[in-house]
Amino acid sequence: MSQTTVSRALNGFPEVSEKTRQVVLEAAAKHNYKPNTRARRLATGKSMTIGHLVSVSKEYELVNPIFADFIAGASARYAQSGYDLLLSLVPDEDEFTSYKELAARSTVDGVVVHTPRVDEQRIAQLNSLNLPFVVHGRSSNTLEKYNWVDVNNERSFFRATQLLIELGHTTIGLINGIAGVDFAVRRTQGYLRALKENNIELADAYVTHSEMTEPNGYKNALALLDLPDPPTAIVTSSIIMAHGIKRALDERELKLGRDVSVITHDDDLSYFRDTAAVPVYTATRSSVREAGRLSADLLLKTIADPSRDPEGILLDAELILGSSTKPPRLR
Amino acid sequence: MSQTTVSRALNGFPEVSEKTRQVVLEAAAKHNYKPNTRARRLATGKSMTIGHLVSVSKEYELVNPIFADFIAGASARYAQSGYDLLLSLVPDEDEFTSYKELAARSTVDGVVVHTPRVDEQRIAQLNSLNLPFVVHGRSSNTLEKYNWVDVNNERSFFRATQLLIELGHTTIGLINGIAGVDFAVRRTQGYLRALKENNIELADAYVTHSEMTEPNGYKNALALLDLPDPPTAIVTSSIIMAHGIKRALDERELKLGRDVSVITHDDDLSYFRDTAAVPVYTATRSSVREAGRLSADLLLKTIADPSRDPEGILLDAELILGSSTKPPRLR
DNA sequence: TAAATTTATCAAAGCGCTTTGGATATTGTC
DNA sequence: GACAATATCCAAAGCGCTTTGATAAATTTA
Repeated sequence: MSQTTVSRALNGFPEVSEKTRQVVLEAAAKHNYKPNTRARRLATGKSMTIGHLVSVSKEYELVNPIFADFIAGASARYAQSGYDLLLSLVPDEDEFTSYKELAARSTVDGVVVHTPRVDEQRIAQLNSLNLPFVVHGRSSNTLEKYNWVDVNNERSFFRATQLLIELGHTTIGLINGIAGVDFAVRRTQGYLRALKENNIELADAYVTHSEMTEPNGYKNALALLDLPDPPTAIVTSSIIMAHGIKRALDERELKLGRDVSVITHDDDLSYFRDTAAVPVYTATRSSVREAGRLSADLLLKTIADPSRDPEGILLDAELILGSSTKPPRLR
Repeated sequence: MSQTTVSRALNGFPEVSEKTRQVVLEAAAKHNYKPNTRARRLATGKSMTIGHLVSVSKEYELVNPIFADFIAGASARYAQSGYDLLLSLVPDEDEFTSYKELAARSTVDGVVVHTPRVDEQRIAQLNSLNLPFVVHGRSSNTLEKYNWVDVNNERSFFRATQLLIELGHTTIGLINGIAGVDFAVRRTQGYLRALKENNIELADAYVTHSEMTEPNGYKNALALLDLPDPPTAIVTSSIIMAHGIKRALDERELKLGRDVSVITHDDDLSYFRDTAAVPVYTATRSSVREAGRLSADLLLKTIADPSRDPEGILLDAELILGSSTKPPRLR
């Protein structure tokens, strides 16, 4: 039996009779024959691989824990379509070089861009490389067309802040992610818009930017509590920071909700799921795993049809009422 | 100029003169020429890829957050050696099928096995596949030879429990990872040995097993606190669970340290680093990122020399004194 | 029944590299 | 200056598949 027939039988082409296909399949199963990935990829000209380049800040050496869940969402889709997932952690300054190299070597058929900045260079660069990609998040200052999946950050944080104001809070802090990253900027914008619409003016010190770690949540919360007029409510960008904030409140013997209200963005991380009937935290919730799934779908569609017009998918975070928000205590 | 010369110049073979090598390198740089990955892999017979198959429990659908840091450690080493990292999240029951397929298709040159169980089937199976691998953790009930990198779990938890006993605690709970997973079993053994050596007998109810999430830490802590004779100290397997335990204590208006002592295992996760001069938690600490690095090194060595005898690397967790442990309060 | 289609199979080319086994040019030795 | 040794380069084979174009067999049509 010829190679051709075997190949066609295994790959489901119609030019082979059902009878011979069965024979081939049985023989393949019997000898545990699977076409060699490398040869197959060379012959087809496809790598059947999606690249996820996660930038690791040299300074902090930390890996954003939301990747685990994002990738869990994406990975399932890739597997369904026969794609592999290539994960590469690169020092952030090298990131574009890495894309260029992946493209030149054609190691991957597409990439997902994580954590875009407000003025993200990679988008234009990737467009010029002609490598299909999807951005998880958006980049405010670009005119490029590109695929993206994002949460409505501005609106979510506007609503969160608005809720606190409606409860009677007028001194509200924001403990945000690092400055310049697009989602953080949009969240600040939403927060500021709510303040402005309610004629509240607050000093810059009420907004902090840092990597979203527990220690930073703690540290920044202490800084806010040390202000001459400490906030009665805090909005934050991550449930991990929220835990740090909680620790700061404990240390000052302040009670979450009663003394200081907190609203957090909640990515619905699998190991931090706020599952109680009344959630612990009032939160703007949007599943990052779902975002992973959607990004994967969009990327696979783009790879299948490269002439496809770029698409943006905007997810709306739910505002979930928990027990961490109450009217401010009278002083 | 011939293909041969170019290939040799680019790959640093000595059969080419420095002069021509320069010419080739310049020309390559000028045209951004990089050898095609797929062709290269077919020609060399190596995939230059390491597979990490992370099993995702169907029931819980959760991704162990320590992977992010483990992989961060490993990834840097792979990159140095020119290897890619293939990440695949597979439903746990399919895991061996996945290895078999990777081997048959020779998609990867080696794999890392995560979260082995006490009686881990995959080890014998991988040995029979002749695919180089390293286990992150160990498997107690196997006679197979294999590469592994593990923390001294038994000893760490023995020491942690011993410390609590020395402080005067006699009723000590253990909030552990899921039953049957090797590290959890060893930790329970260490805990039980310390109790036994000090002639302390406790009912089975003082040990709980579950996925290491914040909600589970909370839930299991409440269960312990609801026992007729609630523990005055708790040992736990994860800093994420420790946060859940803390929440349970808050709810019962118990103070961490003063009312209930807690020792946690601390993987030194980058977003949960306990950096204070006096750490918040007394902990058995061992960097999972370092484990990732060591695993990668070991795997790369094994790939380079497959006849190499399997090696085990045992890391000793430090016992870090923090402020979450104090002598028990008098009742 | 012969010619025209359709179906089932195959031989060979090609994917873009690395590597083997020369061939040629250069240098060194007596 | 003749020969050996070495340095430099190259043509061609091969990696294990998919795919193209052709052929043979089976079926249909006239």
